[in-house]
Amino acid sequence: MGDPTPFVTALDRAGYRVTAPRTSLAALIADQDGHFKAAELVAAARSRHLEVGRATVFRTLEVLAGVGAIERIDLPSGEHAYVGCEPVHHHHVLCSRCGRTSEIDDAGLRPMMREVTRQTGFRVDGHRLEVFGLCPACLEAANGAD
Amino acid sequence: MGDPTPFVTALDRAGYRVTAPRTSLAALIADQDGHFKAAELVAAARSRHLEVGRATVFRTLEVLAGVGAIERIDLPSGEHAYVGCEPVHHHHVLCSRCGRTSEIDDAGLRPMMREVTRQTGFRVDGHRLEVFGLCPACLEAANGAD
DNA sequence: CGCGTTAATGAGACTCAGTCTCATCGTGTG
DNA sequence: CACACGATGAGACTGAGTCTCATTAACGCG
Repeated sequence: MGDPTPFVTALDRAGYRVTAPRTSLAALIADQDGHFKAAELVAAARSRHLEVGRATVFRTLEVLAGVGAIERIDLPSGEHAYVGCEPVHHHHVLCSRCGRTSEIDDAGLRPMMREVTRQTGFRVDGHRLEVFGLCPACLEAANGAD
Repeated sequence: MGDPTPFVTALDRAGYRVTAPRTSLAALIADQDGHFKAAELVAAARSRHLEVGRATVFRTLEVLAGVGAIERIDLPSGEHAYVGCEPVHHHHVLCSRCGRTSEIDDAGLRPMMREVTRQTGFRVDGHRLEVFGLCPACLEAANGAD
């Protein structure tokens, strides 16, 4: 499964204390395959008999998002979720069937932002792009099923 | 102020009944300058002594989003908001200071989606792009203040 | 290695958005 | 004009996320 070390190191390097609950959560997150919701982490923690309070889960997610070790995304349904990721600017493609994610860079977006400025006069400070679709595996599965 | 007619017509044409609460809400939405949150509409309705239940506000927003007369967006803070808009595919630039919005087309995005497919093998079904920044007016105000 | 500072924790109360139910109302149709 | 059925409102309900506060334990320092 995934390696929890990067999450722990990210916390440590940012001056946060490395505690048992945070280590447990890092391991749980590393095991997640695609995106995950806060509630799922809470459930996962409980099912493994890791004593981690609900408040701590939310706090840890917030901290991890702060150091860029995970990113908060919005599902089309309006729900909030998170994905573990590298702390450089990029975006995600989300499989709407299995939830797996893939990272993409924003190379093509920069010129678009310039175009936005030209068209609207806005000074662009940030953006959020989320792409939804079917991953290769699910695509194949769907073709077989249809 | 804005014209509520397009919202009402959109409902009518989609086969929804044109009722007093829906007409009131259409007028309120038409008066919104930028994006607005469901809670704000509820408050606005109450402050104008329009008798519109909370449930009805949510239901009407859902219906209007369904016919494409408004669009649901996600603020960077994770809150949900809506913007009135034309029922064609496009995106919004949001002023993070005054909340005003501007529409942009997704011309530059199509090639990017193709690039995503090439890089990841995903079949792209949809995407969501939101751009945040400062509108020309706020930009000028900020320059004066700084 | 043990101490003290202070950040982190957990339990649970709390808030707030959004959903659901169900009895009643009123729009649009025949 | 009357009827059928979609829409409404009140308020109960749910579930995510936040806050408080007393307790615990990480880690820098001597």
